[in-house]
Amino acid sequence: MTSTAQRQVEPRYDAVGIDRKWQERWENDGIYHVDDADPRPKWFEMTMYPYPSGDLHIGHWYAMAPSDAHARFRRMQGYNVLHPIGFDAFGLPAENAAIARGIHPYEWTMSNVDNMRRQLRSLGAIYDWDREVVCCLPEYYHWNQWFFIKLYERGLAYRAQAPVVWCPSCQTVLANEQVLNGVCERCDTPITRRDFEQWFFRITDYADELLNFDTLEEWPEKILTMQRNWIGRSDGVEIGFDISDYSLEEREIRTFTTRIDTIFGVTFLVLAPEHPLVSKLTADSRRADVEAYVDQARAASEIDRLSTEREKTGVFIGAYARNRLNNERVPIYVADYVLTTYGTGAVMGVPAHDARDFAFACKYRLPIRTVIAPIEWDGSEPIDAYVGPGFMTNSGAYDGMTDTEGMKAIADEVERRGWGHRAVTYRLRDWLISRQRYWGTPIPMVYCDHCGVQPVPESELPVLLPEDAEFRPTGESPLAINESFVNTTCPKCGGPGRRETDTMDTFMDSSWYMLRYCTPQYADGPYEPDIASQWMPVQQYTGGAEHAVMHLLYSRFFIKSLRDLGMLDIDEPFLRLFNQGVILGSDHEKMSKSRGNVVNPDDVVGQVGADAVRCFLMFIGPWDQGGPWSDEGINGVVRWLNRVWNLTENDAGQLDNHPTDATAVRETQRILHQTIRKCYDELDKFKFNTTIASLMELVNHLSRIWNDQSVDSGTWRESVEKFLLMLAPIAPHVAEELWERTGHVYSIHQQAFPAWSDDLAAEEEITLVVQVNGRVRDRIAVSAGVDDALAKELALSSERVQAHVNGKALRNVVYVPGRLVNVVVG
RNA sequence: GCCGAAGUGGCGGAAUGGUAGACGCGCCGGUCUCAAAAACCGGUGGGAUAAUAUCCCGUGUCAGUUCGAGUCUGACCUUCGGCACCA
Repeated sequence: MTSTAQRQVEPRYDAVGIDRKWQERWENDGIYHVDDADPRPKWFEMTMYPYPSGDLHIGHWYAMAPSDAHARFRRMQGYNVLHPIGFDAFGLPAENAAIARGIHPYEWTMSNVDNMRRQLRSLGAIYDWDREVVCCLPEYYHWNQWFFIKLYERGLAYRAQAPVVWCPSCQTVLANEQVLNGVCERCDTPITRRDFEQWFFRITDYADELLNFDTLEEWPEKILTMQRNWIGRSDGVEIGFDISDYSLEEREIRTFTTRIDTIFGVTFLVLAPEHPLVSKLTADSRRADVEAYVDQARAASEIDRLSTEREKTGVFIGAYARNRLNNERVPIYVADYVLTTYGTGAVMGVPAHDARDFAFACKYRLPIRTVIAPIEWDGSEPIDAYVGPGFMTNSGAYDGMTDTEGMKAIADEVERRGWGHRAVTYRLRDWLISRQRYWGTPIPMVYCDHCGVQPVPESELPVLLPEDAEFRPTGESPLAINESFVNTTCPKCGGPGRRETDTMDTFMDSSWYMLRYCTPQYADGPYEPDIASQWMPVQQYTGGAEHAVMHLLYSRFFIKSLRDLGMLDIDEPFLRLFNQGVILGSDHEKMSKSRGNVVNPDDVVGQVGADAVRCFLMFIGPWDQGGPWSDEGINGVVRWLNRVWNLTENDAGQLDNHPTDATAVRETQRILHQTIRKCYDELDKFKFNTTIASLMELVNHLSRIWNDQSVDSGTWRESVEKFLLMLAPIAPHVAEELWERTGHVYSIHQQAFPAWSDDLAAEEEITLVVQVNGRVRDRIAVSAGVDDALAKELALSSERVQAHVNGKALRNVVYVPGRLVNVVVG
C-alpha cells in the first residue's frame, strides 16, 4: 500500500481539481469525438480491451496510459485518430460470481463496467465514449451469431464428437491453450478428458496462411516465433506398413514421419491407445494385457500423460507389420507416448535416431539399428539417439547418400510405388468454440428430429440469452435446464426443435471487436462496410504478450475468413503490434493481494493527479520491459511537474529588464530543437522513458536560464510554448491548464506537435575527446567543422597527450569526425 | 530438455563500435527556518591520494575481433518468458 510517509512530494497545484475540470470540459466540448468523414489521414490505434473485473488495476494504467500518449502524439502529427475502448464482458468470472454470491452475471458485469468507465475516464485518455463496445450486449453478440452462421454455411464451422479437455473444478471444457502442464490455467486443478459433441472453427484450413507474416508491418519477432511454433508445421511423409496378413479391411498401418531417411532403422511400430487398429490386431493371447493398458492410459490424468519426465510405457499387441522397403517384419506395440490427435496416431519406431523411440527400445529390449552414420562414426553401439546429419548405412541401395539426399530419394520411391506420399501435419488443432456455460453468446443452432442441425434464420437473430437462469455448478450449461429457452420450432419444418445450449468461447468476441469500433451503433450488420474499410486494418495494436497465440491467432484467422466470405478486403487485422511489459510491485515481485504489494491507481491519482501517474509509468523504463512501481520514484515526476508549473508562472516580461546573452539564447534554441527532434523520434518508437528524460533536461535548462535571466522574453515564451506542446501527449491535464494560464487558445490538444530545424539543433562547438591507446587523456573544445588534419594536430599538441606519448613511436592516429582522436603509440 | 530475451552504481535505468553511468530515486553537504518538512544550490561507481591535480580498476564470467567493445563473435554462468512425448 502506498503511504504519505513514503510520498513526501505533493503537487503544488490542485491536481485532482484540474483533472476533473478538463475531463469535463473535453467531454462537454466533444474534442475527442472521432469523425469518420474527417479528410485527414487515418490512424487506428487500439489497446486490448479490458475484462470488466470490477476495478482498474495499475496494470491497466500501465497498458493504457502510454498507448493513449502514443495515440495523442499521432493526433498532434495531424492524423484523424481512432483510439477506442470497450469491455471484454462475457466470460467465466461473471458466472462464478453468480454461483458464489447469487448475483446475476448481467448485473455483476454491468456494474463493474460502470465502475471501470469512471476509472478509465480518470486516465484522461482520448477515448470517444460514443464508440464503446460492450460485447455481452445483444447489439454486439447478435453479430457473433450472424458470423457463426456465415462460417457454418461456408463449412468453416462444424460439429464433431471430440475428446475434450475437462476441468472438474470449473466444470467446463477447456481449450488446449487453457491447459498449462496438465492443470487448468485458471484454478490449477488437474484436468481430465471427456467426449462431447462440440462446435469447431476450421482454423487449420488457414494454417499455412497464418504462417505467412509478410503483410504485417512490425510485430515482435518473439510473437511470430510463438505463433510459428504453435502452428507447428511439419513436412514429412505418410507411409503405410503392410498388415495384409491379418485379412482386415485395413491393409496397412499409416504412419507419419519427418525422417523417412531413417526408415531402414525401423525396429517396431507404435499405435496410440485410442487407435482403431489396436483392438483389431491384438492377438488373443495378448488381449487381456493390451486392454488393461489401454484402459489405464485412458484413465491416466492428463498431467501424467503429458509429462516428458515420465518413463515410456507400452505393451506388445502380439502382431507384426511389414516394412515394405526391406521386407522386415516388425512388432507392433501400443504406447501412450504416441498421441492419437497428431499425425496418423501411429509412428514408426526408429530407436537409433529418435530419443523417444530410443528410450522405449531400451526399456523393452528392442533392437537399435544405426542407419545414419555420424561423420566420424567408429561403428560402436550408440549410447543415445543420434539425430544429427550423416551418411546412410544399413539402408540397401541408399547406403552412402547423405541423410538429405536419402530423404528425397526414399520419398520419391515411396510415392512411385504407391506406399505413401509426402504430407504436411500441423500441431495446430481446430478452434474448439463450444462452452458449456451461460454467460456467453448462444450458438444459434436448432436440432430437429427430422431436419437435423439447422441454423437460426438471420431474421430471428439475435438468439437472446434468457434472463432467468439457474446457476448450479453442474457440468451442463444453465441453458440446458431452461425449458423455455431450449424448446423452439425447427426453422425448416416448423416442427418441435431444441436449441443448442452451448455458448461461444469469448475469443469469438475479441476476434472482430476492432470492426465494431468502426461503426458501433450500426444495426444492419456487424459493421458498415465502407466506413470499416476506411479505418481497417488497425495500424497499431498494443497489449500484453500473454495473448501472443490465442487471441491474435484467432483474430488473424477470423479476418481471413471474413475476407474469403467477401466481407472485407484485408488480410490482417493488426499491422503493427507492440507488447508492453508487466508492472511489478515495489518489491520487484508480481503484484498480488497475498503479497500486499498491490498499487491502487485510484488512491495515487487522488493524491498526485492522473498526469503524475501517467508520467511515472512511462518513466520507469522501456515500456516493453515493464518494471517495478516505486512510491519514492513517483516523487521525481511530481517534483518535475511542480517545476514545470513554476516555470510557466514566471513573468516573461521581467527578462527584458536584463541584458540578453547571445550564447545563452543560441544554446536555448539548440537544446529546444534537439529536444523536439528527440521526442518526435522516441515517441514514435514508444520510448517514453527517454522522451521524458529529455523533456526533464529541457526543463533543467530553462530553470538555469531563468535564474541567470540570460535570454529575452521571446526566446523564453517560445521555449515554454513548445515545451508544453511536447508535454501534452504525456500529461494532458497539466499541459492544458498551463496552456490556458500562459494565455493560449483552447485546446492544446487541437494543436500540432512542434517541428524542429536541423540547423537550429546543430552544434557549433564540440568536445574533441583525445585518447592515447584507447584511453581518454584529454578533452579539447573545437569547432564542429574541424577537419582531419587540424583535429590530429590539436590532439598531438596537447600536453596531457604528450605526457602519455612520452617519446614513444607514433604508430597511428585515428580521427572519428566530430568525436575523437585516438593516438596509437608503442 | 528445446526455443527466445536479458544481466550496467545503493535503486529504476541512459548510451549510431568512439567521453560508461543521461534522466530520475535515494543518500551526503549547504541556503532558508527557532526547528523540521518542502523548496532551492552543490556533490554522489570503486580504489590510491592532502587534493574537485593525477593515476588505476569497473557494464555476469572467460576468451576473441578491433586503433578503440556495455555494444560485435564464441563458450560458460545466472535470471525471466514461451513450448514441452507433435513422430
